[in-house]
Amino acid sequence: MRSEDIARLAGVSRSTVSRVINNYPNVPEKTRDKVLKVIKQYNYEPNTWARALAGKSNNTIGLFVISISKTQAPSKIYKSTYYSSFINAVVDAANTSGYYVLVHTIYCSKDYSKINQAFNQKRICGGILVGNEKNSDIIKEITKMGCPLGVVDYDPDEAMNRSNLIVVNSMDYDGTAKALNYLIELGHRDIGIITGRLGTYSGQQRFESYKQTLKEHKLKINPEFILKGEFLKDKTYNEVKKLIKSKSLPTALFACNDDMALAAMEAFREEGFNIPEDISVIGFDDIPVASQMNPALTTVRVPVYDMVTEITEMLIDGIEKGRKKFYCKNFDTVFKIRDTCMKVKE
Amino acid sequence: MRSEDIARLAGVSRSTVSRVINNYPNVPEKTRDKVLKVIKQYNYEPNTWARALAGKSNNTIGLFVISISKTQAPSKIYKSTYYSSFINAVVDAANTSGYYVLVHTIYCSKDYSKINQAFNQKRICGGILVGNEKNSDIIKEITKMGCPLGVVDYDPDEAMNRSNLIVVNSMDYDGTAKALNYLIELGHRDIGIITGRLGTYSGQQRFESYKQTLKEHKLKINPEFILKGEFLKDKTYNEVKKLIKSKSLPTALFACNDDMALAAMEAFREEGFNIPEDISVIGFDDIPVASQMNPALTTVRVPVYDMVTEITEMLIDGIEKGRKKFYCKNFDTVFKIRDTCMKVKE
DNA sequence: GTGAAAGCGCTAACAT
DNA sequence: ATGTTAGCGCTTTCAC
Repeated sequence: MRSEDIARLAGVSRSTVSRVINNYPNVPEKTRDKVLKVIKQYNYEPNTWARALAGKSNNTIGLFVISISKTQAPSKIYKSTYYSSFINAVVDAANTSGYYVLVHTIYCSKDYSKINQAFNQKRICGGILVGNEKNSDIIKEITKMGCPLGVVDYDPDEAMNRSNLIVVNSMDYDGTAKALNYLIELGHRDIGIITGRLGTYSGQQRFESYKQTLKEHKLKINPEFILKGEFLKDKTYNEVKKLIKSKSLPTALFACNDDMALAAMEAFREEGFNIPEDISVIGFDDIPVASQMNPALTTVRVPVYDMVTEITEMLIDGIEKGRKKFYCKNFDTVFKIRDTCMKVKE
Repeated sequence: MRSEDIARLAGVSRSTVSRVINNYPNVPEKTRDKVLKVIKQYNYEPNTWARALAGKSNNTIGLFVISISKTQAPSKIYKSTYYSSFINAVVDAANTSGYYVLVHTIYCSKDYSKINQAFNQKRICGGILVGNEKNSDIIKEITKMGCPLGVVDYDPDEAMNRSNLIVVNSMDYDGTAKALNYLIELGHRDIGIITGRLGTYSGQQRFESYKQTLKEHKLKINPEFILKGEFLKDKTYNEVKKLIKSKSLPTALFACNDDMALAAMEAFREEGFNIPEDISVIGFDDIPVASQMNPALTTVRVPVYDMVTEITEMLIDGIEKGRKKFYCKNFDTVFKIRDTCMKVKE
């Protein structure tokens, strides 16, 4: 079934059918109804490829989920609870605006080319990146080509007012400080950290804030208490096991995401530690399961769904309006006190 | 940059460029290299729409995640841990075969039309459904149109050897029986169930197996111990709270998925119950967090990743080979004994 | 082995 | 208000 068939059946020309489909004003009610009736009757849908080729938007955006680890085998994104709400939010927001979402996974530097490809093949008219590494040039490259891009978690200084770029961040520096101040109030002096991927903006911000906040409180930073978790469960599990075997332990551990906090708690439990009695733990993100576990995880809530909805809507709106201006928005975090922290024992 | 530009730069015609791109044999090594060099140099990618319009496949499949609840507000899929690995597996398997994945969410019956649309608009050349409800006619409709479809969790009897259809199931009846037999061996006589969506094949199988297994062991089924969870956390949480307020409790509870098991445990904990001392709980699926929680969840492992990889590969292979024959595969479950069950107290 | 030309299904500028 | 026509960028048949 093609527009020509509809035209014949409705007794009009293809142009008129096209006008009806695209809601052009200069077609009388009567003709419109006649055409719409036939379209409906035959369940006709215009061929997206042909429309796109003839100059229409294809109403498709690409979602690129980046999960690169230098030390681990490709870590499938489903192992990360964070990405799940991410994909969902993008799809929902896009669908609401009549857009489609092409999802890609990026597991190594070479995979970055998928982004260029999707744009060059004209599959998508906009893209959203999550998990981007600082040192990749991809954002510069894509935006220079004039392709609209939304990035979650990206250094505003690097973004440099670049056109075609939309950035959305959570206020991680502040969120981390809230968490650490809480631990310090509870009397903790030996506070460890499980860092995320330091190549990401959030990973770096959370680490910076950790160092700065401890410094402000004149607390020493013990290099042995800095574990590299890369936002990954497996990596964290191993690092924590190593820590436990070492000579001294912190009284509290700040994990740069909930997945790592969970992995750490699992490792501690296996070695006979009780949480929070033996060690306090704080996470970051507030993934759905954080409030359900036992003990419920004290964490810093990041409004992922809101952030992603915002970026998706802004991206699509920008595409439709041809707006190219740089846009950046920061979302506040909420510190959620639950059951994994305790006053330090004297 | 279009194929014509490449042609000019390489000093050949568009036809030859096309031949090179599509790996046609009748072009000499020398010409091929010349053209490839220019393509590489300019980072040229053929326009997907134009190729598709000219008769090539667009290498895109649709993934339709269905999550319909009769009683709840649209329950975002990210709240369900199950779907996360699902999307990931489809994307990975598809990408490996050079395919793209368009993700859709379906929250109400009306949304089913998205599937027809995606096919009719020629956006996709195959589709994968998860979470399908028995009573929808969508599978019949789509396959009749000649569109290749993969469905996870679908009654083989309803599938009826339909062509263009691929079905992949886990052996839920058997898995449920394993779990219940274990509880019965532990001495449990009053075993409750939190059912899933009964409109799904898995939801129904798990419930059937529950009824049948108890019957075989001559255990009575207490209607008060049958909670309707619809695979949803919120629903389950409320139902369990209601159960706790009622006069009698089972000694064990079999939840038809892990999400519901978690929600149930949370509800019990809030009311002062200890697990497994006060009540035993078993889940289904073995989501990543199941082994990490405290106590670690005893559950029935479903090889989601393998199932989904299989269906994606079969679908794509079928599309490429033009194979239309019905295909169905069942995956075995593994019963994972962990820490949420205990011998019943005398 | 290679090029010319038709055609995929649609939109949009132009003509009426 | 509606129809005619020329592309959009590619593949593919046909001719050389």
